[in-house]
Amino acid sequence: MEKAPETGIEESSSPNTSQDDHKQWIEAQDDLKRRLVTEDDFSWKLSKENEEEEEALLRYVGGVDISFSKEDTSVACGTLVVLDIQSQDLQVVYHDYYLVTLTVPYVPGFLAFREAPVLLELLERMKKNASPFYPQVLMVDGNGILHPRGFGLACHLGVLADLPTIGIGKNAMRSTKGSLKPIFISVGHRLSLVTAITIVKMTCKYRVPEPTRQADIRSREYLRKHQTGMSE
DNA sequence: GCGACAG
DNA sequence: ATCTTGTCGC
Repeated sequence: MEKAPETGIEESSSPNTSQDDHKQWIEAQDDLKRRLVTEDDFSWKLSKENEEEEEALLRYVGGVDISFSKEDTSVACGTLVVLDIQSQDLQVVYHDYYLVTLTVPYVPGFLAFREAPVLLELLERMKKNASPFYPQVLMVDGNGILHPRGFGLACHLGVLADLPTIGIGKNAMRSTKGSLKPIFISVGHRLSLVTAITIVKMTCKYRVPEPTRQADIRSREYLRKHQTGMSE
């Protein structure tokens, strides 16, 4: 260990924990990034080219989000929803919740280390139960390659779950120059930007695409109903 | 020194 | 992410 700069505090036995964490996190991101695929890599189609191959159409699009308790900000509710985009009203055919107490803090640029474990658990749980609605592509509330090191939450989750993912950002640096509140779509894993944008457009009834919008709405509703106070 | 900084 | 009411409009 080297000297601790002018922090005004002497630590000899247990050095800069957060600094070291950041270093390990950066290594982990760079490591996972080697497995990142940013071009189309899936078997389904976005539209039927002929009348025969209808089974190959994209049908199940998932969305994930996490909401936090207003009273205890470490208590979070992760939510996974799946919509059937072949139904005429984007029906929600699956949803699941995971209430947890997070210990990892939110650090800009490292959102995945805080949220990915929760979202991965929801995906693994669904796969374990052999649900027929397991998503063919997943929209994530957070950025993909639109990230300081080109590896945001959507990429992180996509690589670990080996699933095509799309990053849906609602805020980005320099949001003062754009016109009307835009959303920021970026490649997560196993698909191209063109494909990502096409899928997002197919699921947009409002500003935010339905998969992540429904996940957001339902996770907040879950926290509201299951009051996360000490009175419950 | 000051401002920025996904959720 | 969350703290926060009403309000104008389709």
